[in-house]
Amino acid sequence: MSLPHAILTALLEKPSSGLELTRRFDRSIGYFWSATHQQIYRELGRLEAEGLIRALPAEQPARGQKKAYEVLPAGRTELARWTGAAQDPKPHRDALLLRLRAAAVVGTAGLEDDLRRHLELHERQLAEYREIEERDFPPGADGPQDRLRHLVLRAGIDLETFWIQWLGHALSEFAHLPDAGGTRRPGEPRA
Amino acid sequence: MSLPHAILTALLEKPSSGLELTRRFDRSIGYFWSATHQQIYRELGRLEAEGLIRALPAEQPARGQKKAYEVLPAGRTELARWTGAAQDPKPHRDALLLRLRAAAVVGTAGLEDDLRRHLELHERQLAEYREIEERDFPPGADGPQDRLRHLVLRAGIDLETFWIQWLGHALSEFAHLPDAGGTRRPGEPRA
DNA sequence: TTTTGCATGTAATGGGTTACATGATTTG
DNA sequence: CAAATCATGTAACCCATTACATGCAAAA
Repeated sequence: MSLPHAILTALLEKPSSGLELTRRFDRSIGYFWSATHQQIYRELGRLEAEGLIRALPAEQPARGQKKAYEVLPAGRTELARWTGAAQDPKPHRDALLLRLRAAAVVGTAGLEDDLRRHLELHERQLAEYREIEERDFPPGADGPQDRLRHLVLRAGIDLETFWIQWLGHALSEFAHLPDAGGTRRPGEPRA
Repeated sequence: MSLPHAILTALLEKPSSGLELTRRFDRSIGYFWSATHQQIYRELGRLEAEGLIRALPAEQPARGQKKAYEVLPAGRTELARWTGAAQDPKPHRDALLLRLRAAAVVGTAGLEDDLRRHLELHERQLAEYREIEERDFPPGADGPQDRLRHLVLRAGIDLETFWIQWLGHALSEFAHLPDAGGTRRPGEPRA
């Protein structure tokens, strides 16, 4: 139940319309909390109904017109409450690790190519993060807000670095693996 | 859509009943693909209906009686197909990073305690992984299956290590942070 | 024989995903 | 003006989560 709070954070950083929010989720917030435009519109409606945000008084709120929202005091209070409240980490879900475990039973056919593809994706993501770091966190800026935001970006950078290392390690293991050999059950024919 | 494949993998490793599967998910597979017993029972029903698994011919399949399942050839084929098929990584969702970003806007009150709590949880998890590593992967065993499974466990260990490092870094930043200072908006009173 | 724990489920709710719908604005 | 694009939505489906229900077995 964090999407509403992600939206509140984004709106506090800058009042926006639904599509602007969607863009910003694609660019920055979505790196650790993704959302589609449908989720965002639905959630904006709820947050407005609960009195946590309001539509900025604009020209004519017709369909197809931009409608920007801003956070009300009640919304800021709720976000502060949520931020400071104790929350248990959600259990992970990683399909790639699952597939590796499955490969130990049914064989590794096809997996290596996808590992390589994932490696490329993570390298691309890491490059993107590094660009953001250079652009948004030059050596000078180190106010408290900057430090917190930099910390978040650092987590992203280090996570991508971890995956790149791990995938490299995994691929080198694959290179030494007998041809799907260990995946036979004892007594099963060799192909 | 990986739960059915997680179950197929578990059943190939060892035919089991619903509750046995639930236990094994809690202990080992759940470390990277969690599932509740309700999910598992529902999925067992579907997999059986699709002809990928079957209930082992047991005594009387009455309610409250154990019912063990085994994987049929079609199930093994489907698991091998899925394991080798290209799949895009799902976008991450990390509430803790989201809260840090929110804290940059509404203040850090309460967050530090929860970071410490998370640090403890990750340290406990890491210790558990290390025990498993010592028990299940002694220096001798290095068949292909062992290597693949060890690789998966290594990912878990390194991920926990990463979070412990990052949380330590974050907490040291908090120590240097002015008292929720950077979280004021310009012009707002200092509290 | 009531209670506790084991084992398998059902039902309700809510979030996430995908596909589609509709009005407005820009561009060829 | 026709087509593409922008912007805001609706609807349906699936999965996950939570709470509850039922039957059986062993222990107190």
